[in-house]
Amino acid sequence: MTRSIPDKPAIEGLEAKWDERWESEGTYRFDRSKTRDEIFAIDTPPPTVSGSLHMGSVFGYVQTDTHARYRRMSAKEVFYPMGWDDNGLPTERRVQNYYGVRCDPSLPYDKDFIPPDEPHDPPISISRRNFIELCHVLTGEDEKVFENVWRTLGLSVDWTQTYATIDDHSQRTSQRAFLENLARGEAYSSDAPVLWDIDFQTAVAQAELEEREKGGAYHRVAFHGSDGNRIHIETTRPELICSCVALVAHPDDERYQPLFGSNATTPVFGVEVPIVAHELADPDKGTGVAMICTFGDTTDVTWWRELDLPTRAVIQYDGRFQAEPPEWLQGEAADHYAELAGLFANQARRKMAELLAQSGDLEGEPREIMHPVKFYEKGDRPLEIVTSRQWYIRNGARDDELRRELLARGEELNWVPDFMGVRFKHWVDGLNGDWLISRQRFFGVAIPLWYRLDDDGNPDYDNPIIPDLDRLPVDPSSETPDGYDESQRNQPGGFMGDPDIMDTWATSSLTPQIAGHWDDDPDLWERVFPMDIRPQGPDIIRTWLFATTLRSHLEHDVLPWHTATINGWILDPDRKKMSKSKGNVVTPKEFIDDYSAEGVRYWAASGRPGTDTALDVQQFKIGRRLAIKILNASKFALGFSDTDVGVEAITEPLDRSMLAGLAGVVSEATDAFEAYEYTRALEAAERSFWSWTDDYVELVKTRAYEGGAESVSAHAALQLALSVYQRLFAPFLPFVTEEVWSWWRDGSVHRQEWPSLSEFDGVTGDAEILDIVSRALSAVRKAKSDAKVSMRAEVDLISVTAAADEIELLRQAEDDLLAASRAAEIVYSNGEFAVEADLVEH
RNA sequence: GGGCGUUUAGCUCAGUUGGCUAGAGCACUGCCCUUACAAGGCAGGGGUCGGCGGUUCGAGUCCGUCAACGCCCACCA
Repeated sequence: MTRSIPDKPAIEGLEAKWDERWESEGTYRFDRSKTRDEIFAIDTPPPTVSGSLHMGSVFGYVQTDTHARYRRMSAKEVFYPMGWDDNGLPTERRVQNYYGVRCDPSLPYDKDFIPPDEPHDPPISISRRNFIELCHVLTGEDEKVFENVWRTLGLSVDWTQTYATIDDHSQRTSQRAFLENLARGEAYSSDAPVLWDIDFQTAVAQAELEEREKGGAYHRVAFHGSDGNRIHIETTRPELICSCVALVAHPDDERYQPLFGSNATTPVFGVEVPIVAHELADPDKGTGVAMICTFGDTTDVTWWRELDLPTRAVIQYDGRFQAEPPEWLQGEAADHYAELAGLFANQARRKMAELLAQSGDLEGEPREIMHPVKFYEKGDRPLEIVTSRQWYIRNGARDDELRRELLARGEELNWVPDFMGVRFKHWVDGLNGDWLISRQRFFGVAIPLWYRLDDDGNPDYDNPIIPDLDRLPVDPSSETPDGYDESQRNQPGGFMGDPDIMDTWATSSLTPQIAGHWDDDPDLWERVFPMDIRPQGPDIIRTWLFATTLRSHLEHDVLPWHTATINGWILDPDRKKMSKSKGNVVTPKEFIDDYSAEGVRYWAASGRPGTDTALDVQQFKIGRRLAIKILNASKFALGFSDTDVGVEAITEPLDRSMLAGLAGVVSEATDAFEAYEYTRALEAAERSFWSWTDDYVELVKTRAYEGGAESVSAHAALQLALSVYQRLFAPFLPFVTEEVWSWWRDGSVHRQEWPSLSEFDGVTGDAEILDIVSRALSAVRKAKSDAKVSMRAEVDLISVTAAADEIELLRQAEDDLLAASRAAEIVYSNGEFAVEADLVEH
C-alpha cells in the first residue's frame, strides 16, 4: 500500500481517532461462529457505577486488556464483555445525595414527579417506583461516563456485549438461578438473628463485615447470686443487661463450678437468669463470667442457640430501644426500663451506667479500652443483631461435604499469582454461616416469591408461590401470582409478595452466566463457558470470586473459569493503600489528559499480578516517551523506500545479527504472556527496542541512505524489525501502534498475528555481532564524550584490542562501525577488549 | 491471636533452577542542535541487596530468627 507518514507525528488525538475507527470497523467485535477451543473468554469485573472510577480500577482493567489483546493476536477469538454493577446500596445512597430524596415504600407512585435540579434539603420522600426510576436515570449517566473512560484508555472490549446488573436480562438470570437453588434445597429462608445495619435498616452478610477499632469501656457489674453473693462480670455493653438471658463460665473453671445450675438476678431489673457452662467462655477474659444477651455479639447467638435460651430482644430495626417495657420487666423494672426507651445503644449505655451506679451495682469507674467492633463495610454505626426472616444460600459453612468440595475448587483453580489461593482457602475455612442474600432495600433484583396468607393473615413461608420461569423477571410487590387477583394482596386468605431484594453479590456472582447468556442463548453459552480468566482485585476474593465459584459449582458442577488473575493494590508515594476514606484518590481522567492513555497504560502494565504498585507519574512519563519514540522510529524506518522489500534481501551480517536477537525477544515475550507475566513481555520488548534505536539504527543509518544491495538489506531488516516491534507493543500501547501500523499496512495491528519465530526463518545470523559492534561504538562515543566533542566529530583511527573471535565478528560489520563512528580507519590487535579512538584535531 | 505478601541505588522496580566486578528507568552530573526524535541523544557518578545467625567452594537468591510496612482472617464479655 502507499505509505502516508506525517511530517510531525504526535500522540495527541490518537485516542479519539482510533477509538472511533475501532468502533466503526468492529475491530473488537466478538465472532460467535468460533468454537469453544478457539475462544478466549474473560469474565470482566463489572465496576460499581456509583461515583467515579479510580486508578485502582484502571490498573486492573489495563492489565486484563493486555491479556485480551495478546490472545486476540494469538489466534484466539476473544470474548471480552463489559458489565456495570449498578444495583444495590451504593446507587441508592448516591441517588439520595444527588437529588436529595428518600424512598418511602408506603407512598403511591407519582408519574409526574420531576427530580429537583439541586439536592433537596430536607430530602423529599418519594415512592419506591419513583426512587427506582431515579436510580436508573443516574446509573445510565454514570455508565456513559465510565464507558468513555474505558474507551479513552483503549480497552478492547466488545461494546455490543455490555450488561448491567440491574437490567432485565441480569434480573432474569439472577432470579432463575435463585429459583434453581430453591428447587434443589440450596436456598432457604429462616427467621433468625442476623447482623443488622440500623441506618440502612437491612441485614448484611459475613462477607460485607469489617472491623474497626473503637473506643469502649469495661463496666464491672455485679449480678446477685441466690445466696446473696455478688457475681461480677465485665461488659462493654451494660445497656443490654435488660436483654440478659443467662450468665456463662467455662465448664472447667473451678471458681464458678459451684454456681452452675443455680440462678442469679440481674442488677437494676432483678430478672432471674440461669448460670450455665460453655466452652466458649474464656476464663481469662474479664472475670471469667460473661452475660449472655439477645443479642450483643455473635458469640451470644452461638450460646443462645446451643444452650436453648429464651429471646429477650429490645433493640428495634432502627437501632432504638423499643418504647414499651418488654413483658419480662414488670413494676419497678419497667420504670427503670422507661429511662432507656427510645434511646440508641450508645445513649442507653451512658444512662444504664448511671442506673447501675445508683443501685450500687457498678464497681469502680468504667475502664476505657480500644477494641474491634463490627461494622457494615459501607456503614457508619456499629452493627446490631436483630431477629428477622431472611433468605440464605448454602455455602458450606454448615455442610462439611460442600465445604470440602469448595476447597477442592480452590485447589483446582489456577491462581495468578499462586499465593492468592490461600486467601480463598482461609475464607472457606472460616465461614461461620450460610450466605445471607436478602436485603431490605429497594434498588435491586427482587426475590421472586409470594407467600400465601392464612385466614388470620399469617404468611406460609415454608411453601412460597413460585413464578413460572417465563415470567421472569418478576416484581412480587407489584405483580400478582398466577391464580390470584391483585385485590387479594395482603388480605387474609390471599397472598403477599416478598418485600426484599437480593444482595448485589447474589447477582454479580453470576457474571459468567449473565455475560454468556446461560438463560436465553444456549448456543453462545456453550461457546464461552467455562471461561478462561477471571481478573479481579484481592479484596473481593471472599465476595465475588467465592460467590461465583459457589454458584457455578451448585448450578453447573464446574469451576466458572480456568484461571483467576489477581491484581495488586495501588499505593500512594508513601506506600499507603489508596482509598477514598484517606482522601488520596485521584481520578484517571486527569492522568490520561496529562500523560496520554499510553502513559497510563504503560504504568499499569508495569505492575505485576498480585504486587502492590506505587502510583508514580514518572512511570506515566516514561510510557508516553516510549510511545513518541515508536512514532519517530517508525517514521525513520519507513522513510527509505515506498514499497515493501522482501526478506530475501537481508544479507548483511549486522542485519541478520539484529534479527537473531529480536527472535530471542519474541520468544521471551511470548513465554511471558503465556505465563500471564505481561510485565516481563513489556520489559523485554522495551529493552530491545531502545537498544535497537540507539545502536542498530545508528549503525545502519549511513548504509541505508547510500543505496545498493547493502542498503536494501538494511531497508528490509528495518521493516521486518519494525513490523515485529509494532506488534510486540500492540497489547500495551494500542493507539500508537495502530497509528504507525496504518502508515504502511492494511487492517488493524490488533487483528494481526502475534510475532512468531517462523518469520525469522532464513534471515538470522550471529546475534553476537551486534553486541560486540555496539560495545565498540559505545567506546567511541565515550571517547568523544570525554573529549567533550560532538558525536559527529570525526575520527582518524579506531584501535580495537580484542580476542581473535571477537575481531572476526567485528570485521563483518566494520563498515557500519566506521560510518557510525565517523571514522576513517580501524586497526585490530589481540588482547583484552579495549577500544581507542584518535579524534581528528581541529 | 493466626496467615499471606513486601523490604535491592535518592525514587519506582527487575534480578528465572544459588555462580564472573548486583541491573533498568527516573532523578543527579557532564557533553552534544547529530537531516526519525531537544517533551531528544551520548556518556558518567551512585548500592555493606532490612538486621542477626546458619547451610555451601560460593547466597540478593536456600534455611532459621527478628524488625518495619501492607493486606487477609479471627467469638466485640
